Amino acid sequence: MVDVKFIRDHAGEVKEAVKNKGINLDVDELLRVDKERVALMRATELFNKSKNELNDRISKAAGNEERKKLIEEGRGLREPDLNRLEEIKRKFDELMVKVPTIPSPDTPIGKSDADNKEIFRWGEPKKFNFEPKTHVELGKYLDILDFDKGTKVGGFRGYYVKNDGVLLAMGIMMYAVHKMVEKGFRPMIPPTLVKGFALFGSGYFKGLEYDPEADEIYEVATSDKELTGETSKDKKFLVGTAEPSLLAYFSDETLDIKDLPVKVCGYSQCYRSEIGSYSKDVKGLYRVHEFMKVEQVALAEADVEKADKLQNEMTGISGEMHEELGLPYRRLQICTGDMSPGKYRAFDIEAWLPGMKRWGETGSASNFLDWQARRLNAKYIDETGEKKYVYMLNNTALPSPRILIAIIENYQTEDGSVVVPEVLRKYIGKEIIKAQR
RNA sequence: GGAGGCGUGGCUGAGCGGCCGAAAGCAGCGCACUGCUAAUGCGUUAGGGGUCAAAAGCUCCUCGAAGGUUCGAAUCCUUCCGCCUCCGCCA
Repeated sequence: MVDVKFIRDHAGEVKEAVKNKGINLDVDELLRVDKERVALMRATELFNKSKNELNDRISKAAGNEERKKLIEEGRGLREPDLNRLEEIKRKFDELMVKVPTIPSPDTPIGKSDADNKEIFRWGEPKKFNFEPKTHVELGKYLDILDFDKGTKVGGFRGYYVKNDGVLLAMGIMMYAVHKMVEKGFRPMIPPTLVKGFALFGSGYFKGLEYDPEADEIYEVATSDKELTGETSKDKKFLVGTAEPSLLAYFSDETLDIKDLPVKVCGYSQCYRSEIGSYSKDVKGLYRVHEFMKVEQVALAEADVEKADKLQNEMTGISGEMHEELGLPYRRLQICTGDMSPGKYRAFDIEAWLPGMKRWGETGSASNFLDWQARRLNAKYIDETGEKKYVYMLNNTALPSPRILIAIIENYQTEDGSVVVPEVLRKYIGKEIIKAQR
């Protein structure tokens, strides 16, 4: 959410951002609706005022006679058209949720992910003196991944991780949690089944409400009554990342500037409906409906420079982990067209996947400024006692399946075994994963 | 699953149709005073929005949430959400 006042005063900049981010929004219409909204609100306030004054006179009326007369007068009062106000407020909200954060000055202008800019590279795609296999082939050979059974039981994009694969996957998670703690992030295991406000607040609903056709989120019925619509109980959803759960933890809170930045990391299962990606990456572990991930999140004071620094620190941690795991990677700065509306500045990290012969996204770092905090009502008090919205940042620490791919494919040997990266050995208890038999 | 209770300002807690955005206590802040980290007295302190260049002022909304009754709702009614206690059931 962006401050209306800012939109009124900076319509030009907002329009520019709308254009560059490719958002379908008519800013002028928003401004018109805003005007009508304010006018209607004031009319209602005026009515309420006179009603309040009348009620006040009734309570102070001298005698029954006069009281009766005044009550009659009260009966005659006609409410202004509240339906129109509700309607216009709704319209206003619908337009407001689309208003983007103005992207940072260093964000490349572009239309799609093709316009993202590589800004850093560590290591080079590994050369093999044999034809490297994909994780799908290796997973099957080593009996650590089973997609056939996964699909049988879990449906499309289902998978089983088995045997040493489990130790490897959980080792990756433990390694990431340990790393984050070492970097001063408080670990959490947040809920993955959450109410809508957490997802709306972090920007995971494209509109005002959950839209199963557009939002990459699973809605869950938690009781029969909800299935039949007999209750108005809050809908529940499965999160696609720990980010919304971690951020919503701070919703309606007012922090002290002394406690900023707040740094937390969350381990969670992640669920993605992958709506709109039906035909993409249909094989293997690359794009799946559920996986484990460690996510980093930070709440910072409303200072762009400090937030930029914090974001760099967070992306640095991801980089450090890729390096310690020995995974060649590159960092991309995300362009305006590939950036979601709320983001101010975003980077992806991509690891080289030798079997798939491609770079694969293994992390995404975003700075939303106060866009999420406004939706979640998360504030802090600064030194002068003024209340401000916090800035919110998030970044992947490590996602299990894609890092699993990267490790399996990068560390494969000619005989199909997988060497365990040094830093993970203590979790797996062995140096090499070999075929059993 | 059954029975009962409760949700009020930073916290505790009173209020149960108009005098209540709300007693009192605690905590916070300010001032005064006492020769010593503290005590006492007085004052002050909820949030959000509109108007305004801004402040003051004026004003609207908010007592878990949404509806309803009424000239008028923290207070009455309905539904929902959450918490607590007891019983049952399952670990």
